[in-house]
Amino acid sequence: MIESPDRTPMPREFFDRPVLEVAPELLGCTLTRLTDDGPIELRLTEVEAYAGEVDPGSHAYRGRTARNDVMFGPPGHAYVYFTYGMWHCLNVVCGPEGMASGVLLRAGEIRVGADLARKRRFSARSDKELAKGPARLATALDVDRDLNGTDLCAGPTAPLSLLPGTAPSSDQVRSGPRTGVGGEGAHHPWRFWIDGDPTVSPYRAHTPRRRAT
DNA sequence: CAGTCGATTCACT
DNA sequence: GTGAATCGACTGA
Repeated sequence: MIESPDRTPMPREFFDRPVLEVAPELLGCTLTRLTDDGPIELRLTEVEAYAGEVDPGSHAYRGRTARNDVMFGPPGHAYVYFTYGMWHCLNVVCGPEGMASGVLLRAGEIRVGADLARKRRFSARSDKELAKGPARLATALDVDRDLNGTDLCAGPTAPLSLLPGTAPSSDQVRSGPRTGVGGEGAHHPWRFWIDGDPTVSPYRAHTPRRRAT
């Protein structure tokens, strides 16, 4: 018999902790997506923590709204938002419930279903770019707002799940400022990535958009 | 109700 | 390195 990898999702208690503890421990974990065409899986290489209503960089900073409602709910669920008129980004809600904290899944290495991911990410120059960036990750895995609120701990039949993976050694885990976050929350080193991994997205400072004419 | 801008990506210079 | 794409959520009047 060939030994099969662990298909049991992360327990909900894993997410029901302060987001700054959870975020770095998500590196190396497996994100699985069951599409109509087949499974797609990736190993997480880059994440960012958003610390709820007290975090100026968080969507939850100005309180509960229709969009961020899921963030205020139980941990272990997917918060998917739509941005720049064309992209989706995927987060995992963390604890404690009501604090509205979450982890943005920014990048990963596609391990299963690269052929499916390539179809969705046809402009990618190499497989390393399939999920290099939060909107690319969501596109590669066919994640949109239909999956907002999905329980990531529900089990193998769920459309989207988080599973244990191969954690990087602690000296490979790096942290730094969050990409594209400006204002008061800009300096916190709440972005975490696996050092040297080619699928990690480049850092960019926040750039205010030029005013419309 | 109109104005502003975004937890981004891509094409092009 | 710079700017366009593109739309819906949020803000403030």
